[in-house]
Amino acid sequence: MKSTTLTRKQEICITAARLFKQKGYSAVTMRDLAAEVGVKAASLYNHIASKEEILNEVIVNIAESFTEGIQGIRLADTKVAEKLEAVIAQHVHLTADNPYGMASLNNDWMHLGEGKEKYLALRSAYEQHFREIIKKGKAQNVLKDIDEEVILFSTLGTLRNLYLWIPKKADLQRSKLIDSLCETLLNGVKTT
Amino acid sequence: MKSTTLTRKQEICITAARLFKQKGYSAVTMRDLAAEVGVKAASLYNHIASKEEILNEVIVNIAESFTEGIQGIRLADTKVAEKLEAVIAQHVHLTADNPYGMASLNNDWMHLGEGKEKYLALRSAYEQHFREIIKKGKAQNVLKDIDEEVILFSTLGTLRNLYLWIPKKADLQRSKLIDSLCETLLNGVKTT
DNA sequence: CCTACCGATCGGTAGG
DNA sequence: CCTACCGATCGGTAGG
Repeated sequence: MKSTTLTRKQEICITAARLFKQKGYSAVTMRDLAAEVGVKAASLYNHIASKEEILNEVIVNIAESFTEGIQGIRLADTKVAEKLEAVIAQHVHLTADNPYGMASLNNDWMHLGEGKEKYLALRSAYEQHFREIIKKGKAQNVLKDIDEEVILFSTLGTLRNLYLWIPKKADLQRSKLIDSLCETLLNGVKTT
Repeated sequence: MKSTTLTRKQEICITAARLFKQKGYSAVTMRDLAAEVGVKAASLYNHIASKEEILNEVIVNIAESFTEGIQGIRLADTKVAEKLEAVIAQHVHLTADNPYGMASLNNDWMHLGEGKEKYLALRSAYEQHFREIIKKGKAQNVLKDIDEEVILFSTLGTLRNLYLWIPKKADLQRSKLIDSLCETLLNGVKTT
């Protein structure tokens, strides 16, 4: 395993993720993908077993990163406010590192085959960790008494859409974006 | 035009929108759709010209509602804070009325043919109206001095994801949801 | 990595 | 509304 050279399989998966973001998994053909990689369609099958395997590679690794990350944040010996900021920062970093994969994660997971259950379990676990952080925040009076599901899905809604506009704001620095998002999501946009 | 009876074309488009949300436009075949409607695939073509026309019907009407709505909100003789609340309320109402169509609007617009330019124009106009409201809010010191694009896309991110969880919270009353979202998006989730 | 090819299925049409 | 059908293209395999 070299660190600076991509294997052919990795190259295929990265190229595929970019195409999946543009047109969605179902509309991307193996011939589209092959042309983009620079080989014939049949040659792809020397590196991957099926189209579905590519989707699995693209989605499951990211999903694992998210779930492992938030678990660490939840269990860490930090204040709730810091945990919330860490969750936001994690989303920015993972999304900026792989905006194409995030598109598949959000929109194409239903086309997973065997891997679908694993993905759904990871997503449930992620949401549950997030919910526990929110519950703790409400119990400590750090968070307002707003419906926990509204807080969860409102915040997640913003974070899950980052993949759509992070690529458009290439000039935006991560740390500045994280600060702005923390302020917006945690303290709101209105003056007090 | 009867108001209580759906035309066959409307029935086809509504059924299609539901399937598009489940699997995405590209993965839904005309035979899937026909089976759900209860006819043979060839019979669909007595009511619609093509698969693409169905997508156009599903997406463009909603996009027009959003853009016309926010234009009215922007031009109304109301305070900025009320305008922001009205934008949130509009999203809740339009999404609750048609959660399936919202999925296509968000995820399948790239498969529009002729209608794509119109859709993109409507979306740009929508975002521009929203931006102007935000600018006004910042000028009047109603909104904090946060990057305007962050406010825009953070708020829109949450609102554009409503279609995913409104159907799961059938018990949630619209007015209560609107109140919670206004509080969360405008004033934040943290106690002060 | 390629050429050649396969069965299945796609969106859509002809004709009644 | 149906049966019958079409050319194109799909994901994938055989064999070198």
